[in-house]
Amino acid sequence: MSARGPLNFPYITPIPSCAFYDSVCEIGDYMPNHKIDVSEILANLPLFRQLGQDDIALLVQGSREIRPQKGEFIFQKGDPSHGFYAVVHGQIKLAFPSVQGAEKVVAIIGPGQSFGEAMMFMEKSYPVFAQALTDSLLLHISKQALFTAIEHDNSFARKMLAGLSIRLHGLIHDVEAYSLRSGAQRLVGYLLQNENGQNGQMEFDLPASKQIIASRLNLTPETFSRILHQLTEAGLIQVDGRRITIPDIEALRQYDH
Amino acid sequence: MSARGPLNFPYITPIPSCAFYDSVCEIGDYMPNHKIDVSEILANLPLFRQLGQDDIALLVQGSREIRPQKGEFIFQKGDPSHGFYAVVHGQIKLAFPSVQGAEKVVAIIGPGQSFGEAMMFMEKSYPVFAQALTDSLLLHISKQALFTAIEHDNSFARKMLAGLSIRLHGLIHDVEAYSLRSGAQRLVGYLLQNENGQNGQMEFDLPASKQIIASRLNLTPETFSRILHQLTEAGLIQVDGRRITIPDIEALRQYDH
DNA sequence: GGTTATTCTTGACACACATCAAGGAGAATT
DNA sequence: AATTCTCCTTGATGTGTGTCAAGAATAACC
Repeated sequence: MSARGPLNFPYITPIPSCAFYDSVCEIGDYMPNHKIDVSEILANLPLFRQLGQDDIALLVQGSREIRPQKGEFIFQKGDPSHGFYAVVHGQIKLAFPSVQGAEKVVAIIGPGQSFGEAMMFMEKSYPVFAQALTDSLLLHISKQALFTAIEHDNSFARKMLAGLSIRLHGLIHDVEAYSLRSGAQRLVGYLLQNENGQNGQMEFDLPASKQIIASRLNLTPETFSRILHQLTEAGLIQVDGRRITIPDIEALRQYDH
Repeated sequence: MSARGPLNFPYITPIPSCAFYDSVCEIGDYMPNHKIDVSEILANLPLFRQLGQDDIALLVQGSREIRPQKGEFIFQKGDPSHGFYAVVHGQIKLAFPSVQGAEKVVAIIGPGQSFGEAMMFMEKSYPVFAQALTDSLLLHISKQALFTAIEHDNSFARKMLAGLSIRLHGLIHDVEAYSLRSGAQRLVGYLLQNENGQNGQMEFDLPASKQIIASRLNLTPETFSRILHQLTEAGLIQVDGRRITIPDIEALRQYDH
């Protein structure tokens, strides 16, 4: 799903910087109505990478572009599913609505990732809503197109099974984290998820605003801020806006409180 | 997955009373070494109900019986996956290990349900352990047998996709419950999940010990007991051992605290 | 460049739930 | 029937994290 090492919290692209999608992004920005190469984009999605040309063509036929602006809703909780979505560029959050504006972010979807597949195989409606965190470009692939693709290529079904399994695994990890880990432990786990294998130190930007990350980790912005402060005081991290510096990865990993 | 109405917390069979499996259960009890009809059992699993005779035969070849005693472990967290398990009779719990005997129950699997499918499609090892809550009879179906069945019948792949989607949905529901519902609300939601559509009152037994249910709902046994007491005092439920009586379903549903 | 929104931080306080500890209630065993 | 488990309940107390409220910092906008 990602070349960035083990993702403890899947669905998050901490550093959305895939060269391919960045270039597409510019095309989208400068020529909003330019006919982008949908088939090339689809063929490069992790989910479709092993598909043949003809299957891709089928999917292209069943797909349409969606260009939500920042804050725009893709679908609401309870909406019926007619297909699934792939993020070409931008960022989408999936979340539960809650009382008075409060909400619980389940996932942050970045370029090259997709969402909404699982609901196609059920009669149920979306359990979450999807909202653009930034101006974005999505592809919507219709249920029908995908189902015919599955029938044509049964190795593709296995690919989809693998994809859903990874999500399931990620959700199980979340349940574990929420159940038997403290807020600080969840945050540390989240920070270390970006680990590139590089020893010693690392440095990166948070992929979204701190309140969004906080919600993703099941924390209030206040608690999130305080934990960040504690870790900074302990010398385990440095924070500059969204930029996080970890001087000693191993030391942070040892942190258990 | 179940004919018992909408399952908010899937993986749980509150009243394991399927006539077919009960009869098998007796066979198992009286003739522990009797050659049970594996193909009939497999063919009646929700997951395999639409499979042809030949595909069932393939699965039977790749399956073996497992008879864990109460407390016995089926697999440990970290074990590699070689297939998946179907519960013929008995009860299996999936849980995360935790410090000093404490553990977090993720699911309680009853007759006719299966577990461990998702891990077959990934390279990862089990994120939870599986332990028998009672003496049980399981079928283990090998990865290879299942994969050939998928290749033979591509409608079967869709069936599996649907199965995994339901699990995913269930986990999302759990995440929602843990994130933005109080303990009492989770418990009420759990009790109402057994709702048979019957109006007014209902009555049923908890499917496992209270401490297991408590863990499933992310509560300590103490808190679980206290909430049960509160609900009883409020006249919303009656408790007699594992037997729960709900005099007014609608009243309980209204409960929000 | 200054003004207005957002976003983030920090403090004081409240509360849900966990923890620790001890006592009951059954069921199983002797 | 008595004993030993295991499971459950109840009380006293602690604490992690949320809530409310008010600044500070940053970004967005005119």
